[in-house]
Amino acid sequence: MERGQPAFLLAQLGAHAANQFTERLAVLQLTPADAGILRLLRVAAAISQQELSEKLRIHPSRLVAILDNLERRQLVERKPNPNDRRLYSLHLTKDGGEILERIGKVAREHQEALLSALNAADRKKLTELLQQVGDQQGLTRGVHPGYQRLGKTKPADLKHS
Amino acid sequence: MERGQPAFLLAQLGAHAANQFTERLAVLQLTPADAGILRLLRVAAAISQQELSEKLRIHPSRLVAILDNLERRQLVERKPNPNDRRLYSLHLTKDGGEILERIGKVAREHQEALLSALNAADRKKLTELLQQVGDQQGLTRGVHPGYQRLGKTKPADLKHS
DNA sequence: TATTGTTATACTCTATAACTATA
DNA sequence: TATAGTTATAGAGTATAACAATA
Repeated sequence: MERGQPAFLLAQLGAHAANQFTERLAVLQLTPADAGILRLLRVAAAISQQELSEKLRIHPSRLVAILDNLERRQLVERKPNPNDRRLYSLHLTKDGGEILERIGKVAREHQEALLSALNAADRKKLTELLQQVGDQQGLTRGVHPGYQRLGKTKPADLKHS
Repeated sequence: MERGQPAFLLAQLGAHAANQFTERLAVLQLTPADAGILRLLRVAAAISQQELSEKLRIHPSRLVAILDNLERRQLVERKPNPNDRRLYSLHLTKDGGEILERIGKVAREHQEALLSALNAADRKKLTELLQQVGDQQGLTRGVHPGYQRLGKTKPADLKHS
């Protein structure tokens, strides 16, 4: 919580980065969770909603509404799984692939704007340091903790009421 | 959104850091907003709720409940302002000062755990780089963007419903 | 009997706006 | 008439748990 402390700076800048990216994605009418799903479906096609929810740590019941929306916009398709009729087989559509490219462009612009204070060498160094910390902390690459919720705020009188 | 990209790493690690710190603070029955308020009152005593809400970008109506809670626990005191009876003059109590020290201890432990992958030189370098980026992005030191809300998700059909 | 996806419900959090007391 | 703080209300977002279909 102290100013100038790297842990606080990380939390502060991370929230800022997430906010900026969220705003840029809004131009495409997408949320970060939408983008995460589309990106995952490119490399892990045909997975079920259950598998998707586990990989991204999104609650299954929350996935339903998100996928309903993406399917209505024809970015994702729910195909039947012939082996097990309880499961869906999720696929990226042609439109989904195209919007994924636009997401990539938005992400690059976002990153450029975010790191404009640093030269190439410093960006490389920053990336290395962040990756070291992330690996040691056991973070799964490409999975944003914001997708999931924290394990409920236990202490009964923690909240203000 | 790409893996290994510094912008995504920042958002990912920042959310992780915030989550970890939130969990540690919960042991003291405090939220990050509580801690931010207590810290600010140490250096900016006697300010009004209005001023506090502006500095931390917390909505005034939200502040009421937070301060009610902190005052009930005798960590903060609302004193009358003799010059303008509409305003409160906010002060840290003795207990508030003491818990602030415990918050500092928690923050140091949190930071140590978070950055255990890095040696002293790398931590210094990381701090410098983050500070450069934060300054260029116009972030106010010590003010976490998570305290406030985003300017409402404009596009009507952005949300899933 | 267990599991996938869905729906219904309840809960938490927050902002909006109305209200009071002071200025 | 405007402002500080408060309260009441409503809205968004989410998890919990019950449900139907299938295994």
